[in-house]
Amino acid sequence: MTRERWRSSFSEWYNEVIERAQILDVRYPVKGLYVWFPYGFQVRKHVLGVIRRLLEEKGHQETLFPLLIPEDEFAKEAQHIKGFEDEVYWVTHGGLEPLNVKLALRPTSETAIYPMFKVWIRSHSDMPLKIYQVVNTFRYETKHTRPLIRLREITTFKEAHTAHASWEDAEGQVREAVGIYKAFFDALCIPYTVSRRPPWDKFPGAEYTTAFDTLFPEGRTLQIGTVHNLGQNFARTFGITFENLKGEQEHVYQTCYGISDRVIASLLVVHGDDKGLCLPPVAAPIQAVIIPIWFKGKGDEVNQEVARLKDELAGLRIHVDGRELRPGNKFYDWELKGVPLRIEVGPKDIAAGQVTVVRRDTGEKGALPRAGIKEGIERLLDDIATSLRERAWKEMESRIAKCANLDEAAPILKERGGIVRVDWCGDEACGKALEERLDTDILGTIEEQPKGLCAGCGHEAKHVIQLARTF
RNA sequence: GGGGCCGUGGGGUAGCCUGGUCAUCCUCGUGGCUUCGGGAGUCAUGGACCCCGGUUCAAAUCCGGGCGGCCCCA
Repeated sequence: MTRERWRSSFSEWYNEVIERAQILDVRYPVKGLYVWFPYGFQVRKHVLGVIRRLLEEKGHQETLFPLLIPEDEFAKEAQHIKGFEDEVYWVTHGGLEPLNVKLALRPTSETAIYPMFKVWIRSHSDMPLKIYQVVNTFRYETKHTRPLIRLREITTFKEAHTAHASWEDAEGQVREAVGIYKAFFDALCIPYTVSRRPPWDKFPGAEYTTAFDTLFPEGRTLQIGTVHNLGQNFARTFGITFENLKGEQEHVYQTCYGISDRVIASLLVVHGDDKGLCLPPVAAPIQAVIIPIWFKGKGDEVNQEVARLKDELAGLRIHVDGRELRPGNKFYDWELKGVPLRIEVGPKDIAAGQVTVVRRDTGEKGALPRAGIKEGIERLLDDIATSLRERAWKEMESRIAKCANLDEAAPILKERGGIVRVDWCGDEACGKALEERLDTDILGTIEEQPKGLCAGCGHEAKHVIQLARTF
């Protein structure tokens, strides 16, 4: 499978595929807002199915909070509002009447949820409290908007919010959340790196932020998930207290973590090629498409066989393409849409007691015996998922480099892109100077121990950081 | 934050500089005949100048603004 255009003309590839594969209609007449096509919406549904299952296995309960947040609640946390004030949409009128209290369209829901936490939480036995919701959020982006990547309406924001009786419990929750997200991205076969964001880039109001990034073909990274330890910051602001074991009132310890439409963008991008999408079976609206090959006088025979086959494959997401088109036309169509497996049924297959199968990821064509067909298809789908995961990880890892100094790092970041790791002292001024000099971003620190001196200033290094140009 | 380019049937485009015929071509939709193991052929038919204002006898074309899209630099 060739990846020429995918690699060298990413923007073009992305815009074209997202529309032609029927993921989003980009023609909606407001900047930064897009329409989900039914096919794209199915992908979204399956992706959400995975994260819902993972969260609920770990005791998270789904809720739904209002879209509108009154200005006084929104403005309570100083850091938080400062981080968002430039990009909030405000509802200022009800009909023709100006509102007494303006209402913000949530850019995220902390300030909608935490006033209710104050009411809900009374004692240590109310905790841990672990909820999540999947909602749309709004941000007035002034820069370039891009479907699924930089939106004014984020249509898919899964945010989880938890409250705990101790700092240690909140730390444990952060570890659990990181584990959930790893399992989530693994299920979607999306490679990732985990960094602790530098203090100047953490979530406004958080103690610290741990973030997941993946790598796009043109060499920039995309943030696809974040986990924040909020400490007691919001609890103090919103007065969320509980009675602890000693009978005293204490502020709760909170975490929150989110993923968005960007996960779906990565899903489409990291597995794509010049023919279009290649969806991992877990997220594919159609896991295998059956193409009947009609020959003169054999149409009925083929149709009957296809119907029997579909019945036997019940439980898998199967689509029979019965359109009056040439088979080749259908092949191209389903390849564009990323269906992981194609099954062809023609007179020769029927005579031989088999079906012809073609993998989307490799283009490899083969035959499966008609007997035990369901197990055969399931095994193939598993193979496809495994090889997609391996290919994507290999692609990303081949573009991660460790550099001893900035002279080494600069040309790599400039020409090839990708992720560069260097040792760093931990000083903010040094970090920002480093970002400036390389025209890049510090993704954050990783768990590895530094071996040399700081690449920025030559002082003793305390961390290893990852650098990349970001979306 | 700064600069540039663009908007024509559902999609992609020509025409715009130099205003004037039924607005070009490809794709697509619909109905028919024929065909089907990698984008078939054929006949018929359908569909467009982003919005508002200005200049003019006359605007897709020139001017101003709005909305929308794309690219580059910091």
